[in-house]
Amino acid sequence: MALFLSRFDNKVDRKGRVSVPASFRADLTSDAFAGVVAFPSPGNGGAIDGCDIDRMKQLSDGIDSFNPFSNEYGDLATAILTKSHRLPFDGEGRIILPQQLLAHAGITSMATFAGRGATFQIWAPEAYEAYEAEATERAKAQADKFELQRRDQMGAGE
Amino acid sequence: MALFLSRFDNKVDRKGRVSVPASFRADLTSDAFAGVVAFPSPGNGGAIDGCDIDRMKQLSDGIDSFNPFSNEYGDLATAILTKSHRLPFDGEGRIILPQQLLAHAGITSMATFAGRGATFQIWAPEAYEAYEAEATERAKAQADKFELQRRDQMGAGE
DNA sequence: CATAAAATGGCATGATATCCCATGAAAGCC
DNA sequence: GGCTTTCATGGGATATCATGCCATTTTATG
Repeated sequence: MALFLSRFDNKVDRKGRVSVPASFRADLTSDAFAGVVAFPSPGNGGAIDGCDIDRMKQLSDGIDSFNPFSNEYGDLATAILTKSHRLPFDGEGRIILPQQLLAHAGITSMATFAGRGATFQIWAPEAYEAYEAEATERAKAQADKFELQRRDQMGAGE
Repeated sequence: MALFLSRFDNKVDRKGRVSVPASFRADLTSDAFAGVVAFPSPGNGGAIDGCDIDRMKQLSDGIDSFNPFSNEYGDLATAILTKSHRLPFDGEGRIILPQQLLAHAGITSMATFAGRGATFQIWAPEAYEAYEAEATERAKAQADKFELQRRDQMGAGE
């Protein structure tokens, strides 16, 4: 399973091409497909969600971590599949962000890649800054939840 | 499972490189990745948290058990995963601390590694001294309380 | 069918990270 | 107590990566 970490701000050239962070590429390359699967994030308005093809397959199979039998999520999964784009790497590890996604995220000259473990997001840098501030506030307010999570992990690891 | 012990003060050279204590390295080396995963400590302001890749994977899996499009997932991912860095060893067991982490911890010429069992922290030495003094105070207070409780228990029992 | 526009692939470049070897100090060993 | 090994540290050589530029192919358009 992929583990996307860290943040990278890369330039979008005139043709809409962006270098995918080198450390992401290994996890995005498989026999099935070498590239990114991207779609407008259902959770965060201005973000693009990105993942590898295997995760998208899981979503399609309905065996993702959220409840596959719920009709609500079934609709969501279907909508995601319809809005998803396959973005293959060129020889230098770049992808082309389609106009539709660029517009959705308000990306012009720079793109922020934010690692999120099994997935990552792509943002306009300013939008990400704003989101980060917001999310950090919420995370602080809910530190108790975070602690619980950590304890679960520590328990599981021992 | 890793067991990081003791304290080490190592030099940060002109290129931002630091030797990871030799006794830490075995626990930080696996098939998946040989190096440190580091992120700003959510608890202690000026510290950097360090761990091995397996622990980070567990944390990521834990976060992934939330709905990927929920605030819980997003907030935790933003607070930890996006702020984490993979820092691979060079041939001599050194890592490069990114500018962002150096700034967060206020590290300039020296870095203090503090073993904490399954994880460790990296501090600016002065900051660590201050933290340790404070923590010692708290520990004393806890020990006193513990003593009192013990006496109560013994008193009640007799 | 011809021409312009756009997509795609390939190559060049500068910055940065990685590799490799050297040195000295400390620790362990015989 | 002298010898050997491990480790932290330094510097220069090399490779990788993001990115710009150009060539070639493909797709629209008149």
